[in-house]
Amino acid sequence: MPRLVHDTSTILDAAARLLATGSADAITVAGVIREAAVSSGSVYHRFPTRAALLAALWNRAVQSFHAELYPLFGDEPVAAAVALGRRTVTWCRDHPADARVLLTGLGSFEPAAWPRESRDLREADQARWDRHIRRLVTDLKAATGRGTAEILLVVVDLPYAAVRRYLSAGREIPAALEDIVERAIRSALTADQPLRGGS
Amino acid sequence: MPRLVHDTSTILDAAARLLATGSADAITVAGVIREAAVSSGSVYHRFPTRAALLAALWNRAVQSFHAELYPLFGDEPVAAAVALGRRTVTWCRDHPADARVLLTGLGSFEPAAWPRESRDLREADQARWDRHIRRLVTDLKAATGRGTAEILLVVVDLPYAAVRRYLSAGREIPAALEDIVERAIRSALTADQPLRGGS
DNA sequence: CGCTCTCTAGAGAGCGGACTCTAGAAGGCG
DNA sequence: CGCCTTCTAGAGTCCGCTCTCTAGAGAGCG
Repeated sequence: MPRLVHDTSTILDAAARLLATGSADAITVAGVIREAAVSSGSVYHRFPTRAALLAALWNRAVQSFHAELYPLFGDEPVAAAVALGRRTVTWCRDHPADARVLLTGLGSFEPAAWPRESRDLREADQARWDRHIRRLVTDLKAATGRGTAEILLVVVDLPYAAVRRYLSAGREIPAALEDIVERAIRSALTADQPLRGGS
Repeated sequence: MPRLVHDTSTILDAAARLLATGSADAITVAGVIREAAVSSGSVYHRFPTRAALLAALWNRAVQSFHAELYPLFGDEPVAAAVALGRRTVTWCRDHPADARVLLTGLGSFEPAAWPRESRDLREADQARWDRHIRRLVTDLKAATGRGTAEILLVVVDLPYAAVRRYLSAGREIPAALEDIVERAIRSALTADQPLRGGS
């Protein structure tokens, strides 16, 4: 076995750096080759296709993110929701490149062209994640009386929204953002504000 | 003067339709030509450049959106925040193609390559919008004691987040979403939840 | 009816990017 | 030391996209 001169993560890191300078179409194979100072042979040995490279970038980011959050699902539901929100913010601050990948959205990564392997990996991740989220939503419904759409908005979408403003502008995520997100989640889940037209 | 066979909005509508099928790089001039059933001469007669076309698409969407919201800034600040959130949701439901343009984000539209004219137009819009938002934030700080980051999150980013989930999946925006957004905004701005470590 | 001016049509040049192909470097193993 | 297998190198092909260019269609106007 000959030396593995370049690490695969080197290539993905270069791709993530390109993403930071623009949108997903800034990730060209030619660009990655330049940015990572690697030959096209090396890239195509690992990734048969640009779509396969994008898939690896996406899956790596998702796995890093989910691995960080899975341990937090155990608590009492409102506490879990708060912890998830806080940790989402923290993870984004600590992994801005991966965070940008996720905030760019799967749709930009040509999922239709992914090799089966990548697609299967993603679907397995997604199924596991969905199970956790669904259970949390169920528990939160019982604990707070909110509906599904409202819970998803507050628990899932709100932390992403908090962070998107800073990541897409390339600015630092403020230190106070975890507290702000916590307060928003907590008050939205527990405050006594009737919906229009009744409780 | 000869007949204006194609309307400019026909071309922009075709571009918006392409955006709906993928990310912003799905908007190619060649693709717009096919989608709108128009000759390349017609397109390049109006838009000297792909970037100019993207600029027109962006500016049209922004102007439609802002025109809808400007009248709502007059009220008492919390009421204005709620009204803005509700109307944002409604506008997105009524204009899903334009909404996708905005949610895709300016960064995907190559603003660096825009012709000066488009850039000036955008900057004027943006300045006017920022003035309105800044005044609202100031008033909300006084009325609620929240900080800038928190207000922006709840008033600006939260309604976008509420809508993004549905638009990016191509699903209908639920009829109840306005009420959900209203409740989230209201409770986040008025609930008595201390920030960690004080207040 | 011809002249002009605006707009349309569509062929094709030029370019950049995805991907292929061949030559070869380097470790393991007899 | 030779051979196999894995990985690297980089030139070259092909394709699609942006943009250009020329020919011409159709309205207004004298």
